[in-house]
Amino acid sequence: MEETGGLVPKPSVKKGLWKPEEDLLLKKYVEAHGEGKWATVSERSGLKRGGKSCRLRWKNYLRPNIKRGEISKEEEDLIIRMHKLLGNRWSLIAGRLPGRTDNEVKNYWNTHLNKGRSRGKRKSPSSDDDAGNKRHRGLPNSQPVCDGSPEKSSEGSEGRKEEESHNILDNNPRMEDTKSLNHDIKSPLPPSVEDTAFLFYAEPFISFPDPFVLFETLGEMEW
DNA sequence: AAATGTCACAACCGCGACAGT
DNA sequence: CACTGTCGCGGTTGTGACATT
Repeated sequence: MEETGGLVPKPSVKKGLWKPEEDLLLKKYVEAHGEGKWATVSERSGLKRGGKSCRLRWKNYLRPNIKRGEISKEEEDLIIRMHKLLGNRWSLIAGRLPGRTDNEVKNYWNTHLNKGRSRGKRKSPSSDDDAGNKRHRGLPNSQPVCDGSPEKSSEGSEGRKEEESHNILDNNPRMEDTKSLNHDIKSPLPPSVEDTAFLFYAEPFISFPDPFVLFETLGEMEW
């Protein structure tokens, strides 16, 4: 709400695509001051961007450990499974995909997995090339590509809710089982898992108000 | 070769939740 | 307890590249 309402509206808040110089400024700012305090980024870094925009840019592109590029089959499977269980809780889903961001997961879902919906776009039935063979746009991989270290998406100081959900998984012994979800990504699926990877397709969407319930369920599921 | 259509991705917007005072 | 500011999420739109005609 900072740009839109709360604070004194900056007369000239820059919008649109980020330039490398801006990335650099933001990166330096975060390195110097740490994450957070997005509302003051523009003053202190010299960037003419709103805090929200800075936060998004950092979170989605500049942050270390961001993994960009093709989403693997395992990751895709996981996204689908998680979406079955969680619905459009992209941040939660992304939290289970080390290095992936909610925005990326969301975009991936909308463009690759949720065909037929978004913006009335549908693909010709023959173009099932989506997953792998989709036409190449020569991704502007000028974006910082991270090492992809499976560090737990480095959410460090981020989000209360997110933190909650991550910690549930990472710190709570009750959630031990669900860590196997990450295992899916970090290492190739064991054949037995791979064989059953699509069992969930038949399952109806279930909404879980309580993350504990959800992840206990995940833990009990046959992957 | 140009025009048009389609698609993927980046970024913005609005809203709700939470924390601090 | 109420108010205010900040943060984060999810939905949506804009932009640019590639494909097709």
